[in-house]
Amino acid sequence: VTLQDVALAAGVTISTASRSLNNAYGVHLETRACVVECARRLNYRPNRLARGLATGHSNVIGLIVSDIRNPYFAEVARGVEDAAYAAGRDVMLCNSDLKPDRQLSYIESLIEKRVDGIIMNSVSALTRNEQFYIANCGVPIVLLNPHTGESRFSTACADNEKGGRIAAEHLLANGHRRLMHFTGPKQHANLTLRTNGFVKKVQKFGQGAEVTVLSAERTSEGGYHLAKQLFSDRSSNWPTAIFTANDAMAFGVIRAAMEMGVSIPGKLSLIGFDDVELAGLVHPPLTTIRQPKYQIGAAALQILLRRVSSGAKEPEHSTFGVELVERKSTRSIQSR
Amino acid sequence: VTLQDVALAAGVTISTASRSLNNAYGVHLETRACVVECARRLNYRPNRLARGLATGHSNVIGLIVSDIRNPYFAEVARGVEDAAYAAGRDVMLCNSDLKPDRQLSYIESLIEKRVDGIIMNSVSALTRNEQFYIANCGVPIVLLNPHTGESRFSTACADNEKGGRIAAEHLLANGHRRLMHFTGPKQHANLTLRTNGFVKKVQKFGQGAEVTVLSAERTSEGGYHLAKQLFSDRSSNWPTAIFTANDAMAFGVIRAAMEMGVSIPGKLSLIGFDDVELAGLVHPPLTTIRQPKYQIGAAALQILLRRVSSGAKEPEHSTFGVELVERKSTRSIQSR
DNA sequence: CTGAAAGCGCTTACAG
DNA sequence: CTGAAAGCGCTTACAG
Repeated sequence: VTLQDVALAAGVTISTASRSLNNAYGVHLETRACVVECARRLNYRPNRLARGLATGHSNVIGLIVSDIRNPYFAEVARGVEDAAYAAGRDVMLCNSDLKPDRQLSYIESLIEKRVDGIIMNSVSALTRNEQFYIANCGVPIVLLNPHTGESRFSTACADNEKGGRIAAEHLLANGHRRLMHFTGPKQHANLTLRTNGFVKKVQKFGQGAEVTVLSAERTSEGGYHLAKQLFSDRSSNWPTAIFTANDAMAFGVIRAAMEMGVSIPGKLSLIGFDDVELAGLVHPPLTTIRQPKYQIGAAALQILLRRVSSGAKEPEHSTFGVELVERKSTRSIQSR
Repeated sequence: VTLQDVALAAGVTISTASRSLNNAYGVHLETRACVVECARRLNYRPNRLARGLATGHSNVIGLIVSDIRNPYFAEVARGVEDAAYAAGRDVMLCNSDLKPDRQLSYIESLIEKRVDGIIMNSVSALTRNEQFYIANCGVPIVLLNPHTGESRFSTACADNEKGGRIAAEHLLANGHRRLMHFTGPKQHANLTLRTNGFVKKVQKFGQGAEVTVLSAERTSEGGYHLAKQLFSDRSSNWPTAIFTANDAMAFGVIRAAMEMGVSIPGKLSLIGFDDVELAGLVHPPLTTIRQPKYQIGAAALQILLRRVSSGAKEPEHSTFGVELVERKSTRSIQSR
């Protein structure tokens, strides 16, 4: 059953049928009522493909994340989807594992589907040329992390640098002077800023505090390995506190500590970043820096919509506040 | 740049251009090579909306889950998406919170978008009529739980009943005779089967073991409240073991136990269901029943694809094995 | 306020 | 092996 059918049933032409259903101006109230009624009666379902072809856009947006199983992305995705639903848009989910070829292939595919825009966690795995290419492909793109270089991308993310600073402040205020920081691979802008904020703060206000930075995969496994290595080195003098670039890595540290009998926070304080749901459920409950994941997702979608309607001129950037969530994995070691 | 443009550039008509790009038979090798080359050179991107309109399908499938933030669904979604990617399909993500109106509205929207099929975690929140309606709406649907009644749905899920039995066996074998089971709201077929398997096994082989079943939200909060209530009742004689219908509820029990100073497994053994990633990270690491979430998602997609190509005749049903993952939250209380 | 018509960009019998 | 043509189901100026 097509528009044609309802037009026939209503005794009008397909043009006015279309106008009636789309609530356009310039159609008699009775006519419209009749058309609407006929559509309902015939259980008419407009073909969005046809509409999309005619109008030039599909009302769907693409969401490319590394892996939806990462609770951080799941939360962001929900924010995106709720906002999209409210705006009458659908979202196409893509998992890239941050692999360049998969990212590129998704972008091609989304463009072919004529999406209105794309939300994507990062483009840092792509070459400069590739970045340029997708930035100029015609559909607006908003990134979930800050981006230097190619400036046509919009961004929506937390104030990562401040998060790093807050973590440092918390640790320093509790008397810690031998600090360690576990971070992920180089190219993650979000993580890099956390590191920067943390390290700078320590160097500036740490009264001679020292901090060493180690990196691994930004997963529970990554944190586990780093911690395992650290704990098995009985000779060195351990840090009194570790700041991990995300909660997942902190979970890995906790597991390693459990296995090696290292008490947290007795022997070692630990602070994470993200505040995923399970941060409050592990043992000990994890002190961490909360970032508003859901809101970031929702905001990313709003930006996209604005970019679409405004004809995508200047990119837009949105930064979100972070806050310390103090639980049980850190403690004060003030001497007095 | 449209097909027309590449046809022009290649000096052929749009028909052969189309055929060349779609690898259809009956086009001269040189002609095709030329067309392909032109397409590449012009950076041609086919308009999938137009193609979809012409062919009648879109190559996208809809995935409707309660909430992607639930790690179980995230894992399933990844399975779906990987399989879809491999098959050249895209997936549209929808979060329903199991609300009937939201589910229905998504289904309408997906049908309007001419998806090839829909994967959906449950239809039990819908009325009989609504179920009938969507079962006969023309697009194949596969459910992520078993379904009685309307039989046109395909299904892909774990052997939940067996999972319940395994949990009972494990507990009984370890000497537990006073058992408790926390489950979710009534209409979840997956959970109900777990309960059935558990209870039946206990009654049949429990040598007089007793089991009480309590229900709440199937979330960490739900488990928390139930446990809190139980723990604060100092008068009654507690169970020696609890089986929760999923890991989330078990996490809630762990939190309550931590707060109230109840030792797990010292005072109380605990076994969950799902084996989500964090089951191994909480304290104590959770003994649970593993179900192959990723594979279930992938299988659901395969079923859908088969239903599409075969013209969606008979529904298809697929059940997946489960297994006990023994960690630290259960212990033997054999007297001898 | 309504209709006739062109067009969106593809696919696919049907001829040749 | 290739072309001319109809059709997929809508929208939207343009007339009236």
